[in-house]
Amino acid sequence: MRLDSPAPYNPDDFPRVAVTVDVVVFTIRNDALQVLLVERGQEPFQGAWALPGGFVQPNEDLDAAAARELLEETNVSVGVPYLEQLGSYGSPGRDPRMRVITVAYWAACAELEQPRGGGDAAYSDLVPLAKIERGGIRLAFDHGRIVEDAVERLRSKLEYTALATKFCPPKFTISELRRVYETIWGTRLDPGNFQRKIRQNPAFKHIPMARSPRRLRGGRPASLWSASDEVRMASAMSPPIARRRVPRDNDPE
Amino acid sequence: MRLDSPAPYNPDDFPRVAVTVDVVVFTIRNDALQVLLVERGQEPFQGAWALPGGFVQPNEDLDAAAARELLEETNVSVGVPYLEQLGSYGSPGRDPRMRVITVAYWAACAELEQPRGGGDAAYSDLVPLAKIERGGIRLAFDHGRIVEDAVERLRSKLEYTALATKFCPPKFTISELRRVYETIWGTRLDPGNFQRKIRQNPAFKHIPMARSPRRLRGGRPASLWSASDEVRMASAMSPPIARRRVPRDNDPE
DNA sequence: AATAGTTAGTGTCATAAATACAATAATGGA
DNA sequence: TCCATTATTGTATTTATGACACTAACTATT
Repeated sequence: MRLDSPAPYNPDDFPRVAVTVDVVVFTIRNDALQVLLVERGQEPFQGAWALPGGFVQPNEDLDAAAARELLEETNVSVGVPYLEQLGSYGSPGRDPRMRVITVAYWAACAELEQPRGGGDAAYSDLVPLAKIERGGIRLAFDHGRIVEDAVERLRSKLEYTALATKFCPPKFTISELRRVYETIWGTRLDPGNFQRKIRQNPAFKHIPMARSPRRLRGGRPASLWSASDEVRMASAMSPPIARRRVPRDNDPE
Repeated sequence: MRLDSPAPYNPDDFPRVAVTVDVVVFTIRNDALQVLLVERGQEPFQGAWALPGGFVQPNEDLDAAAARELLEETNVSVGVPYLEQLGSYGSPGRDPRMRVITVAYWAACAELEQPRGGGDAAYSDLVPLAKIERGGIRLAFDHGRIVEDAVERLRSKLEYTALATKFCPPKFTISELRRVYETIWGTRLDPGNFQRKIRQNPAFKHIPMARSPRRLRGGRPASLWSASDEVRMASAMSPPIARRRVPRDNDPE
């Protein structure tokens, strides 16, 4: 059956399909990349973790549905999250109940309040990505695959966009930004070279005089930076930041 | 309504949605990037051009549906086309008849037979992308936007993958490959430097002794190359090929 | 043939970037 | 005060790029 066969005004002519959106919400907490998950209250996959998501409403844009799910689930406190469509997943058997095609999104948030049990009697929590990658988490449906794909997209998008700033407060130090890269890539970057790359990139704006109040164990106070608005929308960063392990320090930890 | 609300076994509980796939099929013909379009036989958008596509069948994977549409429409003669999901488009008003969410794909094909009028009384043809970008083509639904997005993805994917080989026959000369880049980017690349980049990339394999039979106006015969299988699947090319206009030659044509 | 024209492929040099890492600056804490 | 720690700047080495001259191998023309 095709779009250009006789005018299809009767919805019953079409294969019965449900369309949902699911969102992979990333944030950094305790120096680890974390994903927001909800615990399923009933079958199928009762007790398993799943991505927050739900049906696309009749007059709702896909992006709007994803933004709604993100908002419902997070109570974002700092900054405007970055939200991007990842792709659609629709294997016939992915939901045992019926044909469900999901449009997956992913989001990058600066800081999330500790999730509370959601309104749906569903318990939601931040889970370290490392735990998921280690296989320590049972994910419902094909959500494991979706998370994998989202992480890969996030990691590569760090290279050529200023997306990393989305994990930082509006004003941040260059070291804080570097730690975002290090956390998400699992690498160590040379502080001096990273500093230079950021400073020479016109997308980042130095805030004169300002010094960061966040100092852990002493050290010279860092100056504060902000990203221009275009950059916060994940515009291109050129040249990209190379994503590779620094050999000098073989992560002896 | 949410996935984890009371068990949704009754399909009538859900918003009524139709899901289609549409495919942006790219090929190069007459030294121009072309897109395969079909002419719509009835309202809405009767007489306008549209992307080939159709409904996802009840037990069909999304990728399979896209591959089916591609095959139905093209009769590919040379090589295995590259097919990738682009994203989903689902604005409530995009189809005036009902809520239709489409999962868009794009494909890169080496050589296409001249399309004939399809089985659906729909006439299909290759249309130069330049004509579309110039606004010389009226595209149905939001297909103009989808083509735009697909072209952008194609252009940037040329930079960091060996996707360009998908527009070439299995054995190709380096110049043929270069002309793919030049055609799709609308730039001119330095033949010497391009040659070196390809030669130093282990993804490309020199076919010893072989000489290209395709020689236009004389000139030293070129040796033939092939891309390793992994590369034909669009694996990473590092370092990427820089995408910029060569200033030396201001395209005086 | 000799020659002109064309495309393939190599060599070279100047410039720009990235990398490793040394050195200096500015703080907190013992 | 001295030491540990983090921020920032400096620098030498390596690597990649871009421009372009040059050689190689062919076709077509005279």
